[in-house]
Amino acid sequence: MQAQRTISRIAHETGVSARTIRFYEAEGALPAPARTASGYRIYGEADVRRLRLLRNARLLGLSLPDAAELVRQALASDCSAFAPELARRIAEKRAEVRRHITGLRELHEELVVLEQHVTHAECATTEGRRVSECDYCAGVTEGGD
Amino acid sequence: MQAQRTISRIAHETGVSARTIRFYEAEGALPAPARTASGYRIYGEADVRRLRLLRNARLLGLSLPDAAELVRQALASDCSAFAPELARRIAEKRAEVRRHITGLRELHEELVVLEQHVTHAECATTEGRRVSECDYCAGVTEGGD
DNA sequence: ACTTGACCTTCCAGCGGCTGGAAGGTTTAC
DNA sequence: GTAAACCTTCCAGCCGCTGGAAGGTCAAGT
Repeated sequence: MQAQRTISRIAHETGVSARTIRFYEAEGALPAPARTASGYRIYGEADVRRLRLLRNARLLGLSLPDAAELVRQALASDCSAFAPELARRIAEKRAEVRRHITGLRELHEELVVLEQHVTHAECATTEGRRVSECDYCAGVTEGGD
Repeated sequence: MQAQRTISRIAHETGVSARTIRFYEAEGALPAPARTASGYRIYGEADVRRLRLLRNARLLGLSLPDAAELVRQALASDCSAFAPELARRIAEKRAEVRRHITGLRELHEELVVLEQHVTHAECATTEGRRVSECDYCAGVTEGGD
């Protein structure tokens, strides 16, 4: 376990760009790390873990301040005390993700149909007509409410 | 067919806020509509159709300029001439949507497991330990690469 | 010892896509 | 005739980065 890592190394390890890590620090979402004599940021295992937590919270769709707060709580609370709040958030997020998936599935279906239409026969029947006048094209674009 | 509609009416019909419609117009993504003597914007059927197309292109994830360009092409080209480019975009978008869905499914799975963990028994085995020290919690947060 | 090139630092600016608020004119309903 | 609900413009700010400039540092090669 070699704890000493520069910003680009932790960036590579966590998949968060160095630039974004500095931004997170400036925003107070990450604590200021240790520095070398010459001012380079140096990170340890704990920082990696924290940054990964933060990144995942962001991927869950939390705003940066919310994500930072969650991480703070997560790292400060004991596991069981933290559970109810965390469970609530997870359940919420899960429902949201499910809705999102449903929406995307519908979109995907629409795209499949639209693609077939466009690449194959049906469009020929409307040859020479503008898309704005093609019932099919128009119909598809109106279904999105 | 009553073609005269104010901005809030077309907003309601298309699900795009009046504010956003004005923004689209200012950005050149929508043409300037007719005005009443007193300066109120008035919209017709064609504007509704165009705005719906634009909104859907945005929902597909295209940037506003790209979406506007697509709509412009769609309304200017005849259906068959437009097909190849459109088909390409649709296929691309479809692949992207599929990837997105897959990612969300994985996330959902992770959330289900995490939720069970947090709300039920296992966490008790780590009672009193910080989340940062709980192998399970930590493990889950590391899986997201 | 010197250079090269890849890193690191800070700072300020801008992006996309809205959204919010102020300050005022118009229309409609009672 | 007045109140509420519209409409107009304008400028400002939001979030989460991202880009670029200008300069310091470090490790390797010659």
